[in-house]
Amino acid sequence: MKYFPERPLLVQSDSTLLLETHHDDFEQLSEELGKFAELVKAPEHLHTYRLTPLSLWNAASSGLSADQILYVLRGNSKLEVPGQVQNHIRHYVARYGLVRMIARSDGTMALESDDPAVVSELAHFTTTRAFFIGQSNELTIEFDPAYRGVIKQELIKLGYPVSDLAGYHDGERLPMRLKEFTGKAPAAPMPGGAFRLRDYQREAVDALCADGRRHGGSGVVVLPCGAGKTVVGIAAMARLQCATLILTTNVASVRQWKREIEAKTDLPKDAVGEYSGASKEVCPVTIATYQILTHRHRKDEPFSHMRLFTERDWGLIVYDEVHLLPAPVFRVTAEIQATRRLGLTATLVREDGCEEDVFSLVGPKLYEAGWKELEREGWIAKVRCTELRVTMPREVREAYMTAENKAKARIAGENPNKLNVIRQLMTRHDREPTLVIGQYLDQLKHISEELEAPMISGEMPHKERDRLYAQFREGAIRTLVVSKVANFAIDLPDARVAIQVSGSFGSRQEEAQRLGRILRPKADNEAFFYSLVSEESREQEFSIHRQLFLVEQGYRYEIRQAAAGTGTGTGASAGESFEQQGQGAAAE
DNA sequence: TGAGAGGGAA
DNA sequence: CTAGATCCCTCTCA
Repeated sequence: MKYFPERPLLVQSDSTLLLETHHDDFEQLSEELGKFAELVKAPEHLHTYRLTPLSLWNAASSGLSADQILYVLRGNSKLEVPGQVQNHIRHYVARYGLVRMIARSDGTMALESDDPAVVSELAHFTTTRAFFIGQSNELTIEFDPAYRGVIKQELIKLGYPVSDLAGYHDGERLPMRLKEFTGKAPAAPMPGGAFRLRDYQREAVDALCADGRRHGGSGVVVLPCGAGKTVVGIAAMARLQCATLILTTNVASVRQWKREIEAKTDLPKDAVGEYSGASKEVCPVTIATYQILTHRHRKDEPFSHMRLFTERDWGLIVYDEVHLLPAPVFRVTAEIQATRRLGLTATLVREDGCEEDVFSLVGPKLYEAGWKELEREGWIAKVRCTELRVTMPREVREAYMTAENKAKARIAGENPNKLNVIRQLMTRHDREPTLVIGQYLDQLKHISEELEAPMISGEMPHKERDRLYAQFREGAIRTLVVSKVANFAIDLPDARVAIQVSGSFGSRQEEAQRLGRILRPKADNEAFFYSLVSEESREQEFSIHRQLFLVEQGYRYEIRQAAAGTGTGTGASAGESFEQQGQGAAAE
C-alpha cells in the first residue's frame, strides 16, 4: 500500500477523519471537510471529523457527489481510503434522493424509487405502513397527503432521507417589490432608502426557489451572525410574492423583522403585523414568536395559538433561528408540509440532537456561507480569538477541590483572578468599545462595580437597556457588562472587544452568539474575542466543547497563560503580562 | 387603555 | 447539568 507521509489526512475505517492542524493545507482542507463531515474533537495537533449519515445527506442535498467527496479524501490522505469508508460514503450519499415524494395530477401523493427492492422494503416498515394507501406498481407507494411530514420523519430514522418533490400550494398572493438598488455606482445613501442585495444573499434565495430534482424548494440557509439573514427572508418573500408567516425567538426580533420589511419592501404598514403577547394582528405578512405558539392556558390543554398556521393561506413560512425551533412547532410543521418553508440559522447544530427533524420537516441545508469566507470578502470583521488560562487563588482552589461537582463550575467561573485579567485587557485595548460577557449575576455585578461600567441583565427594563445601548453606540460609555442577555438581545450594539468571563457549560451556540457581537465590519476590520478560563478546572473541558463550532468554522484560539497576581498598576504594558503558551485550539 | 408586577412554562 | 432570560397570561392600579 502506498504511503504519503507528507499529506495531512488519515481516514480511519470507522469513518472518522484525522486532520493534522500544522499542515500547510490545513485551513483549506478543514473548510472542505466541513462540507461533508462533522468536527467532533479539536485538540491542538489533530482534529477529528466524523462522516455521519446526516452530514453526508446535507452534503448530498447541496449537490456534492460521493466521487467529489472521495476525491478530496484520496487527494489528501496518507493512506488509501479504506474500502468500508468508501462504501459508507457511497451508501449514504446514494440514499439521498433514492426515495422521492411526488404529487400526482389527481391530487394523490406517492413515494417512488427507481429500485423495486427499496420500495418493497419501505412498504413493510411498521412505523409508516399505516399511512400508506396502496401500491399501483412496484415503484410507487400511494400515501395520504396528511402524513407527508410524519412519513419523512419516520423514514429518515430508518435511514431513508426522502427528497420531497411534491411541491407546494401557492398561498395567498401578495405583490411586493424589494427596494433593491441594482445600479453600478455604490452611491452611498442609495436613492429612496434602497439597499443592495449581496451576492451570497441572492444565491441563498436562488437555492430556495430553484425547485430541482434534488430538493423541492424548502430548507435551511446557514449564514454567520450579522450576515443579514433577515434580508434573505425578505428577499425570498419578495421573490415568491405570497403571504408569509415569520416565526422568531423574541419580541425584539419581531420588531426588527417588521422594521426591516417596512424599510426594504414597498409593502404598506398595515400589510405587516405582529402576533405576540402584546399584539395579535394577522396580516398578509405576520411575525410571531415561537413562544406564543407553544403557549397553553394550562398544562393539559391544547395550544392556544397554533391556529395561526392555518389562519391565513400562507405561501411561505420562515423559521428564524431554526436551531431553536421548539418541539410542538415541529409537530405542527409536520402537518403543513404543503407550505413552502425557509429555515434561517447561524449554527445548524442543536444541543438537543433534533437535527434530523429539521432536515425532514423544514428541509435540507440549501445554502451555507462560511464565517471565514465572509470574513475574507469583508462582510464581517476579522476576529482574533484568545483563550486565557487564569489561575485560581489558593483558597479558591481549595474550595474548588472539595466542592460538589455542580458547584465546581460556578467556583471556576467566578474565579476572582479574572478581574485582574479583564483590567489588563482593558488597558491593552485602551478606549476600544468593549463588552464583558458572563453567566453569573453576582460575578458580573462585582465586575461592573470594580470597572465602574454599567451592567445589563434580564431584570433591567428594556427602556433602560436602550438608553445604555445608545450611549455605548455614541461612545459615551466605553464598557458594558452584560449577562446572558447578550445571547438574545438583537439590538445590543457591536463592539471591538469581547471578553467572556464565564459561560454555560458547553454551549456551542452561545460561544458563536457572543463572537457575533463583534463581527460588524470595522475601519481596520480587526476585532478581539477573549475567553477567560480557570486553569485546572472543569471550565477547561467546557470551553473545548464551546469552541467546537467556531473551530469548525475555521477560527483558531490562541491559548495563553494570563499573569496571576492581584496588583493593578504594574506599569508594564498589559500585553507583556501574557506568556504565550501554544497555538491552536483547545485539546480534549 | 396602558404600564407594571407576579406566576408559570420550557 | 445550573443559572438565567424570555415570554405569555392575568391582575391591579391609574
